[in-house]
Amino acid sequence: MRYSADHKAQTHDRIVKEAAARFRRDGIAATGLQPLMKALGLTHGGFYAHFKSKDELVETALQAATNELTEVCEKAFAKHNPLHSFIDTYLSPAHRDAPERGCPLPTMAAELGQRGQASAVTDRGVQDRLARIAATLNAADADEQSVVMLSTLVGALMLSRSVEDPQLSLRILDTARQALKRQADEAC
Amino acid sequence: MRYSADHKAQTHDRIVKEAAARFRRDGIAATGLQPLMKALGLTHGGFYAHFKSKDELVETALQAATNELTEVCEKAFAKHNPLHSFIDTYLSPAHRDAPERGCPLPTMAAELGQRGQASAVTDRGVQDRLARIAATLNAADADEQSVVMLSTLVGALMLSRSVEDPQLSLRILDTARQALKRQADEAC
DNA sequence: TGTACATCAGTGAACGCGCGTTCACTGATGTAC
DNA sequence: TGTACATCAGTGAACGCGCGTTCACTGATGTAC
Repeated sequence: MRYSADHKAQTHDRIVKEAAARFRRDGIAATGLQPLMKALGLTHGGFYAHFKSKDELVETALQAATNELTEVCEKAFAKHNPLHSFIDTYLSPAHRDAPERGCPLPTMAAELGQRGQASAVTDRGVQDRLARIAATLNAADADEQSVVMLSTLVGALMLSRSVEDPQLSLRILDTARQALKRQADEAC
Repeated sequence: MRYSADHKAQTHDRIVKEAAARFRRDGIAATGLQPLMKALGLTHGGFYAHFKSKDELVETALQAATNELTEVCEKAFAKHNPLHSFIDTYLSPAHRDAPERGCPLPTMAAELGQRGQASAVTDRGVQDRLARIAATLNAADADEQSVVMLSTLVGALMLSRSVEDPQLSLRILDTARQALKRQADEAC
């Protein structure tokens, strides 16, 4: 049945949003198109009216997740102390516990590499994040420091998600958060 | 056909080693038991003479990969400047380009979490690494510094593997390596 | 020492299952006259 | 305004495929007598 005007664009968007969440929460390989479409109240056959293949959806969803993160970043960077806000947000238990709405790097990057699907989207995302951090640093070695900071952010989030012991997990988040904020203060 | 003496133990070991490599290189979900056994010159049916399930193999292979890393660590820590050696090894292009023989954290951790298979093996591995780094630091906040260092190591390796641009990838490795070595010097 | 039997690592066909993808079809809407 | 037709997002059955797992079987070795 034909739907009016922008109905298709809306469905397209719903698929991308749901996929972006599932890919981050469950992984790309473990996310089936059939369950995904069903969750949206659609049948799986209709998927190919929107995307050529699952790979194309992966690319689009990764871009969407990256954009989501950029929005969250911009919100944090609009605050009184931009870098502190960003660090607090990124290394919060809330971010740790909601991978489906969080940074796509710790959840999708490994699998993208293994699929041989490393894309320009990742490069742009990393570059954007680095540039944003470097811009707030008032130091000669801002570019270097931003690389170290982003590495620590991504690594600490990964580690805190990987360990079972809740105390250790929290200790990783807290320690990294404090160290990064100290580093940010020294550089400003 | 029955095989002599420790034949079974040897086969068991070969399966674990091959799995540990494939899980890290291709991912857990993308590693089939059939191709894995075939690569060892065996048929897939025989797998269950060695393991109850794929999950059990995952657990065993993760432990093996963690042990491998511990060995590499110990070799580095036996050198003149232990921490520098470890940092150089961990953030080398060689490690970046050989995930199948490298640290299991950046390659397997996300998938383990998504499978709900987070295990005590990961916790012990992280704790071991933290303790080893902290022990070489001569500082009051050695425990805190080791958390930050390990986070940066894991994060930088992940990032360097995720980006397509070889220059950016190398820049991430180099920058993180230098910063960590500087941090190590200040703390000793 | 020679023979009969038990063991069990490994074989290979078969199982049900969910995957990504294809395809003939439906039917409400938009368009043409 | 009313009618005939084209469009195309979404339907649902079907496709081949590889997955993890099961299972009756094989046959060289170790053990018992």
